[in-house]
Amino acid sequence: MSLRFGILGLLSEWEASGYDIKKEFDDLMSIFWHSHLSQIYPELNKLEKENLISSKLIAQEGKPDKKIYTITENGKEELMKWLLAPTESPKLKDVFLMQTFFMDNISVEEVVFKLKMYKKERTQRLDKMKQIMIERLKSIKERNVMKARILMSSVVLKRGYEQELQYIRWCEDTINLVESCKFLWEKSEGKRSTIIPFSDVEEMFMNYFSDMIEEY
Amino acid sequence: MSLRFGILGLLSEWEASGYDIKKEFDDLMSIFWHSHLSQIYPELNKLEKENLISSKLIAQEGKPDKKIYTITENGKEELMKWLLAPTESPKLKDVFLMQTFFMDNISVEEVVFKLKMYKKERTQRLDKMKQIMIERLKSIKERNVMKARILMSSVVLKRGYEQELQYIRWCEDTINLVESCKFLWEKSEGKRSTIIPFSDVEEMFMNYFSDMIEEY
DNA sequence: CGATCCATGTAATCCGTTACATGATTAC
DNA sequence: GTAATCATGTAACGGATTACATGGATCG
Repeated sequence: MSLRFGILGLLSEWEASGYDIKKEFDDLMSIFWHSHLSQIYPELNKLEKENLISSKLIAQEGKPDKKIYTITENGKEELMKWLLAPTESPKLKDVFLMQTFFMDNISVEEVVFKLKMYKKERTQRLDKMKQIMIERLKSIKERNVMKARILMSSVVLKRGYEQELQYIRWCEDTINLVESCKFLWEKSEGKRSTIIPFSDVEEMFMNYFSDMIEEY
Repeated sequence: MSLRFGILGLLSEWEASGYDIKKEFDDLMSIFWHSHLSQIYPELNKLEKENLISSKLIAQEGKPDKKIYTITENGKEELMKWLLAPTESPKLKDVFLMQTFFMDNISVEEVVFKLKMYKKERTQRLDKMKQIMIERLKSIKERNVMKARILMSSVVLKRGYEQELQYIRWCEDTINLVESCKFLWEKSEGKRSTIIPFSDVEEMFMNYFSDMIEEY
């Protein structure tokens, strides 16, 4: 239900083809959404039937023809209605966190390895975003222009950046905690994992969670 | 493709019914996944057909009968294979960030209102997680036990908490930035929004993004 | 000469959500 | 008496992913 508004939002600024829209989704917008061409094209056709966008066919030399879409007044109204509607409470899906939750089932070495790998993955995303931001800033400064759309896309970029940075820090902290709690993965009685008194790990445990439970 | 592993992961620790599993998904696990009973029940049947779990029917007094599922050796292997497999790069979906991206289409007052509302929403989630953590800690201390599963579920809880906290802080920072850049939403020439020289907002802009572009 | 880019789509499948269906017990 | 809890499902629909299909231009 959100893809259509992603498309309408984009077309509220520029006119574009399905192919162009896909590129935007793969670029900056990948921070909050993603979609395949095979979903974008049918959605564009639906939006046109509903009179929220209109199209014109452009012939090109040396390249296939393209269909350029423009938002209609109806479309702008729909977009604004959606922007003003209360946002549904977010339902997160994070496969890595799910894996982490169940990592008592693999060895400590493997846990640490997985955390390091994932940290790497996230670091690459961070670097990419930093790069995008630096280029944006350069271009903004050179052209010396600022407007609401640029501001809002930049604050979204910042949120994406922060998210990556914090995930990386969490990976680091968690690697440290897991390594200092290694012995929890030792198997006693053949198959079952160790259960030890909390007091043995209390200090490092409380240290890891200190900012979460300050006053407690 | 992840729901089945969420179920297998749960059953690697306790045996449970579909109804029990749903409750776990609604509780702590809601940080990284969610699912409906109408999806859980068919998935359980599929998993049983594939010999990854087995069931026994338990008759109860005053309550409907229930089917208790247990993980099989096959199931444990599948779970471990999944835990060790490289994690697919995360594809985020965040409707609120999408809305934010396009908020040049509504008035500043409405932008600030939306940000405040969303901050409230996230604050409620934060409080809930804090509560869960405090109760966990109390129970861990009282029973004086620690094991790998408890550790890993706690680190996941911390990630969830941090995520909420940081989102809230971003909302606050963004409200301030938007309010100090109000004039960008003023319409000039009837319909188009204002374009102003970047130098007019450079200081507050750079301040908001300072941690993202330190050395630049 | 193979890969990637440009450009638009259809079909099959899978995953997820909402609605429908049933029915006893318990708490307010 | 009305809502919530316990307990298990099916059916319909909608959204998202993967596979299939086409074909010229350009780059290495």
